[in-house]
Amino acid sequence: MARTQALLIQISTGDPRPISRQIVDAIRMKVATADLLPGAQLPSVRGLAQQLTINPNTVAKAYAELTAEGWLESRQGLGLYVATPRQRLNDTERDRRLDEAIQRFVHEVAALDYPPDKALAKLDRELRVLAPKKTA
Amino acid sequence: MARTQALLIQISTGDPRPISRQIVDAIRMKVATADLLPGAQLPSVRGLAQQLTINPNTVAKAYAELTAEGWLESRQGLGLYVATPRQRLNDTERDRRLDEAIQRFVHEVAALDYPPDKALAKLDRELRVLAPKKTA
DNA sequence: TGTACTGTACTAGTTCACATAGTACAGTGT
DNA sequence: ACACTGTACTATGTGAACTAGTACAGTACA
Repeated sequence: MARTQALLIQISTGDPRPISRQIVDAIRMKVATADLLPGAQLPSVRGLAQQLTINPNTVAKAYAELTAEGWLESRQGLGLYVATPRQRLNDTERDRRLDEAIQRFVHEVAALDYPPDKALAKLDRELRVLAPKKTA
Repeated sequence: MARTQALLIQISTGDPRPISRQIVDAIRMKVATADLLPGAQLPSVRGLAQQLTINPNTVAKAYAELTAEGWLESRQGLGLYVATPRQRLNDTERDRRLDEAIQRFVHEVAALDYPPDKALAKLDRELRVLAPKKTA
């Protein structure tokens, strides 16, 4: 009955991202790629904290962020579940955020002096992991 | 005789990036887009600091980073100049860094639930600013 | 009803990156 | 000699991120 699975999240201290950010990214990615389906239950705050040997507050913070973004929904006293897809941001805000991400990426390609066309081709390949969700 | 121009860098406190990072990005972008040509002299550490009303150490840090990356070169007692293009990183390191940037971007597209094909098209447009340098 | 789970909300303390402030020193051109 | 350049220190303040501990309300089950 949609029991909580191990979730297999990898936390790395070498990663420059804060731990809570790593959790947010990992879970959001699993939802976006349909690796976690709507209705699936997530590990409890304390359970995941113990599994990753980090502080429960850090997990709670990550979960709170994902809930605020609309990826998860909380049922008081029960747990957290993957929410059913819906519009999570208005279009102008979404476009603004994407523009920022694009600027960051362009900066990094410039910093590496990497051939833009090759960078684009490589990104195209990686971006396909998000496609299945759209075609389904 | 290649005198230091105003440089027109915008520093914003609203920008989440550290000030030194904003400077690095801005100057590197001007070099990558051939807005600043090899041999051009940059504003002095103290001069730019005064122009931006920030601490000279912050400018020095940004310049040091750009020098370490090979974008600028320092002539002791004279000033800093845009370096002539050359290989700045070995290929494996460069690929690794690009992969990281790509992962970040994919994460952000996923976070926004943005149509991957449209994101790619938009990025393609923005990436063209780096092209002129290659065709020249 | 009692117990053991859930999420959530605080406060407090530590660590670390970032920016500022001030000073000092060496190289260059007039 | 003087006025510029970059560079290298130390010290200080601030804020974000994380950890630690505690507390409280909702849910399920015996």
